Amino acid sequence: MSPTKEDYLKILFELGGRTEQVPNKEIANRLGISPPTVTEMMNSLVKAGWVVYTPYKGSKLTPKGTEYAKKLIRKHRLWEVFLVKHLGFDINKVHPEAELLEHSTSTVLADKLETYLNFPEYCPHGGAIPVDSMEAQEVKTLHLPEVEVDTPVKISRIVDDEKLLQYFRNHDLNIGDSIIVTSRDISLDLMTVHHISSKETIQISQTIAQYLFVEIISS
Amino acid sequence: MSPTKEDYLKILFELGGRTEQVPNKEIANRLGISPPTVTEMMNSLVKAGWVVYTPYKGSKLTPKGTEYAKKLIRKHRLWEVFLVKHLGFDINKVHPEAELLEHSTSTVLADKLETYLNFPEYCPHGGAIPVDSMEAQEVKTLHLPEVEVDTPVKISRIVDDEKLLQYFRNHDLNIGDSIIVTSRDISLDLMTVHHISSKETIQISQTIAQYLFVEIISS
DNA sequence: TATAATTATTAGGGTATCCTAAATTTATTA
DNA sequence: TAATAAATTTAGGATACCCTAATAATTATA
Ligand SMILES: [Mn+2]
Ligand SMILES: [Mn+2]
Ligand SMILES: [Mn+2]
Ligand SMILES: [Mn+2]
Repeated sequence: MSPTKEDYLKILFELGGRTEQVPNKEIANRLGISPPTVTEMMNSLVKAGWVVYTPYKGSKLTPKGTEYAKKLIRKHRLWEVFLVKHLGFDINKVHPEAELLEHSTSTVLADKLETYLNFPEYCPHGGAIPVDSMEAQEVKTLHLPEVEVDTPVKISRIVDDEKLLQYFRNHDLNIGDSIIVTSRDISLDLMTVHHISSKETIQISQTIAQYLFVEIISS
Repeated sequence: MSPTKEDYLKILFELGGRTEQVPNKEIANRLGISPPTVTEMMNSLVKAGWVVYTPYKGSKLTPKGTEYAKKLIRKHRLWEVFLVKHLGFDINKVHPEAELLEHSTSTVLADKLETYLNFPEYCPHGGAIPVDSMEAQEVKTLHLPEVEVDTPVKISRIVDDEKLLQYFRNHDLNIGDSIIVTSRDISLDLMTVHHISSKETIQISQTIAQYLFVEIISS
């Protein structure tokens, strides 16, 4: 498998290709390539048994493709943990590094790295690290805009993109923080959040808040 | 730069391309590809300023090509140190892993890794790790067959190839060991070595012994 | 339901890597 | 030095990935 094909499988997984048909356009957008290239690649991935593709509709991962994608995500996130916890990388900077390393990582290496890191369950952005032969079990999380007003929640995951991470950091919203949504204005795409420990009041875009996952604090 | 081109530069460096013209055949052999492919690639590397190529004679690295190759060797060897010292890999198994990782390593990552490893000077096979803006300073070593009989020497480096490493390990010759060449039979391509600490007498091929580097023990 | 907008596929190319077979050049050696 | 052997290059192809322009299918909208 080439790094290129591996990235296609991973993106497909991230866009919900385990259960739903992912349209070519989304893949093209995410990878920054042209739609015809996606069509071509899908045919190639179908031939190798990684995906099921319905022309004009989109593609889904086969069980084999799903397994492969999970292994890649595991490698990616293990490297992120290493880069942040051992090498001192900034959380916002590890993604592109892991995006490359994941393709140069044998199973043996991933296993040893996992042991070395003491079997971490989450990457620095809060994404669950899939465990071999087990379903990737993300903790039951909600997208921030789905949370009821006045319900205390804890930020458990931020979609791993440098710009998004910077946006949330600029608004003092980091993984582990406890917050409460105090109000929401759908027409203005704005929501107001109360940061519990700092007592700050923060206003963020509701559209962007989709990329913030939270879990309800059971207290 | 693609991983493919990077490997060409590195091989060129390893085959002495800093100072001498390396024939295409040697590169083809080492990379396991056909000679026409090498010719083609050399033209491409010349166009980009990495090598100087004389048709029918061979190629040399330009200063720019030499610098690039050294950076790759640095990354390769830093990873080997990490794999052996932190992840517990067998010395014989790290080369192929590092051969991939080296191409997915940014300068920032290499620098942080180097710091984390506490600025190691040698890889697990005894190869010197080039320090930025400094000549890679291999300790003054000799190939084992060049050593005078009855001179105590210490094994400082083994050319990094799984089969060679296995061969030397099978003969109980490891990095750091002190040995004495007791006799040499050129016609039979055989040399006899006395292993100081184990007191064993070892017989090895002189041709293969070329890949073993030793330094004279100044005692 | 016709028309427009969106999405996807086809057609036709381009570059990077690799290959085999044939022709050429260089090195060896009788 | 002439013939032979070895190394290299040229010719002609193949596959993987990507692209733009044109065409076709699907979806949204009036
Ligand atoms: Mn990431
Ligand atoms: Mn990637
Ligand atoms: Mn190595
Ligand atoms: Mn390599």
